[in-house]
Amino acid sequence: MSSFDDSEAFEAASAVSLSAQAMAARPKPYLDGLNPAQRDAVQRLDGPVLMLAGAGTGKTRALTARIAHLLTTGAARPNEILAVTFTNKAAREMRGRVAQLMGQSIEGMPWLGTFHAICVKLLRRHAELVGLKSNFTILDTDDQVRLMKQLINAAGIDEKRWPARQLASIIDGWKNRALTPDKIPAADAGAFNRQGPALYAEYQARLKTLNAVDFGDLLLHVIEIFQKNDDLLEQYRRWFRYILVDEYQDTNVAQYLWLRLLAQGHMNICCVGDDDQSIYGWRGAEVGNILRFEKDFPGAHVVRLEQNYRSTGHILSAASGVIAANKGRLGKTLWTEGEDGEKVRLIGHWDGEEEARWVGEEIEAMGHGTRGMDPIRPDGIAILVRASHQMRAFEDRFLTIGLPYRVIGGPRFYERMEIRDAMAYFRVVVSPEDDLAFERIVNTPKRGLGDKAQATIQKLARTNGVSLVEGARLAVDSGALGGKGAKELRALLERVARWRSMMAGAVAATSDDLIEDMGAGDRLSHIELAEVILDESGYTAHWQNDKTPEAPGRLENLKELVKALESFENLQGFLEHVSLIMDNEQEDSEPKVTLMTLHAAKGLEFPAVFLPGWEDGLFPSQRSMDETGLKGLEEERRLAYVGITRAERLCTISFAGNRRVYGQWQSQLPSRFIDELPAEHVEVLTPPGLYGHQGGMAASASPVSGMMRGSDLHEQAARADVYNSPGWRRLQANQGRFGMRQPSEAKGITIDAEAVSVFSEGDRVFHQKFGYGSIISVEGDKLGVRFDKAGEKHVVGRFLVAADAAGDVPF
DNA sequence: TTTAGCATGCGAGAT
DNA sequence: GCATGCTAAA
Repeated sequence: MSSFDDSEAFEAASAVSLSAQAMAARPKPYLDGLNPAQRDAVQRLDGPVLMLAGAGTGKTRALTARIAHLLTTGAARPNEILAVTFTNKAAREMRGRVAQLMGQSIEGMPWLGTFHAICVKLLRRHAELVGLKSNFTILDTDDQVRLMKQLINAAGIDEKRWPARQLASIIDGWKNRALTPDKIPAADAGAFNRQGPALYAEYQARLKTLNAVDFGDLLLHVIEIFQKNDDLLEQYRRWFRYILVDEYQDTNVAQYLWLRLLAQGHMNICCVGDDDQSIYGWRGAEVGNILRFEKDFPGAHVVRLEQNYRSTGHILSAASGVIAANKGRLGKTLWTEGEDGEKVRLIGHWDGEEEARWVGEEIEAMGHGTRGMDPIRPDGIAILVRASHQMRAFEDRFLTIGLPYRVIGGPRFYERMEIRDAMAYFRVVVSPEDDLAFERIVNTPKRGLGDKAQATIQKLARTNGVSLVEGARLAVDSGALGGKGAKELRALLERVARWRSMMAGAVAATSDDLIEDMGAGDRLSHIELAEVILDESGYTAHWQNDKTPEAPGRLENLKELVKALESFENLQGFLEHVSLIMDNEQEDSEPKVTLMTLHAAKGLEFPAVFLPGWEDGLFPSQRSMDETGLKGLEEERRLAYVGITRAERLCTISFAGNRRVYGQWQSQLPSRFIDELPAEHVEVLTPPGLYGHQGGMAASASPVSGMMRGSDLHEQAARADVYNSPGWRRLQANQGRFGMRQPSEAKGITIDAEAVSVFSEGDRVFHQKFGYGSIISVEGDKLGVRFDKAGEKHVVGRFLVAADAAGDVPF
């Protein structure tokens, strides 16, 4: 059934056909300047190779040189190399750099792309083997959730208690683990009110009738095709002579299985990654995949890239010191030929605002060149936070002082409401059967077609077995809908039909005869058509009439969207592209400070990096530790490692003694990771004005002194009966607000965090939100509390404060 | 059908 | 502190 031969991908690249000897003799400029480890990783072509590439060790360089080597020596033609990345950005960069190395643009390399893009290509080709048509649509998260909402309601489940989002994430989790509905383990049977597995099965059935797939399916369907069609799999195995995988530490089970299926046989698979930078466990990534590589691929050759070209010695040593606390690493020692540079700087602040103010001042000072260093411009500086809400304090401050900044991450272009709405219009025009898109636009802008009218349409469509658009037509024609709604709906349907007829190309593809009937002059370019759709639908007007402050920006985005159409031939092509792609980075002239999350920073580098908010509970994140315990803590630690290693010359870590958390003031204690920073690579800064009035004791005033005298303090804290006194945490908390300068407290909390159960059954407690209550159960850090007013709740211990029997409260 | 007003919940986010 | 999502009123 395979369509190997008519495939563009398989034909494209036989361009050059020199003999192998001739190829081997060609010069290899891509080897120039590579260190021995890199050369090894580049030249060892056959058999499994694990390239363990530490931060800043020239991983991409080695990877692209390896591709160049495969091509230059004639080991493989461009279309015989399977090179997978996680992001489109990474794929683009790799493509560009290979082209650069080869001194020509790479014709072919059709199999360089993201897991998902490659799977789409494979699945379009073999869709019928899993009961799909090759023009299946790809649902994004939003569509997914909407579909699940319907299923949940249909099953009579209270959607309030069991939100569709949660089901979506459960099902995603299963798909990440390559679990089809029939393979859900007993341990997961209780998920989602015991209905998870059944709903999953229904969801899959529904997708099939919709001729749709979600992201997870892209992988799973291809795996299924491979597993059930030996000969086909065999053909692909032979075709993909060499496999390269970037960021292997981020692969999930499904991706691992997919790779293993393809690599079996020749085993020419080269995986590149860094176990110390595995920070996507919550997204299904399995560090285990990289840790197990040598077992999975016997005879694997492991190359360690350890020479770092990015950071100074102090920065590398500090990062190494932190990551060394993790267990079960493959182990690497980063080193540099460069200088030691500045030590990592550590500073504590009174609160988050103070921290932001100080960072702002530092950035301004860096612009002029401080500490005998060259000036660093704003675009050489990044602030990396654990959680995006931390950004607000910095944004506020930067706006106040007029410091230009940009935020990376946040709602992406194609996820914005207006863009999604506009694209739903396009989708309805392009594919009349796209019910999800129709649902989205039928009453946007408002047309007086609310829930009731939509239910009528749904019902008509379902009973007649037609799409929603058809159902709507029936509703209008049969008079099932009346009044204003019906009139508007009729007008909408007429417009959709007209837009469709104006669409160039698509008509020809479906039915040649119709072309005669239609004046070619009616057909517009897809760009003009898009404009017409947005105008005539009333969507543009909708935002023009909107008085909210976001409206102008949304109109801008719509213009941007139309502009983006220029690089595509038609709407279909554009929609296809968008369903797989997200980023829309627009570069501008002014140098700006970058504000982003630690996760978003992986792979990037900056001369100067600020790492604020190193406080226990925030970083490492309490939630992460509650959910996955040590595993979670280790992932947080890797995040710390990623953060520090982003810095080239200057790395500044900070924490605040007090922070507003969900609108409430909380005292914070320095992150345990601060204790793990090796003292000899750290310089402790004294915040201006904070300790001025406290004579003497400069050392104990320093926020970091705890880390140098850890054991003393440990004993001291233990003697102070930390573990048993229910009031101790409260005391710490209160003193923290006013006296975070005392190191014993800073250290105290670290110990305290291990002694999770400060409370025991029967204790009286106070919670900022729920008020007074008594502990009724203790389970690790999670406490069951019967609140006097708020009823029984499960809360995390740190949000509780001991109240003595009299009910006297500390605030 | 639309809207205003209160309850609820909160981490990172590619494809 | 803020965004989201539902109930109650217009």
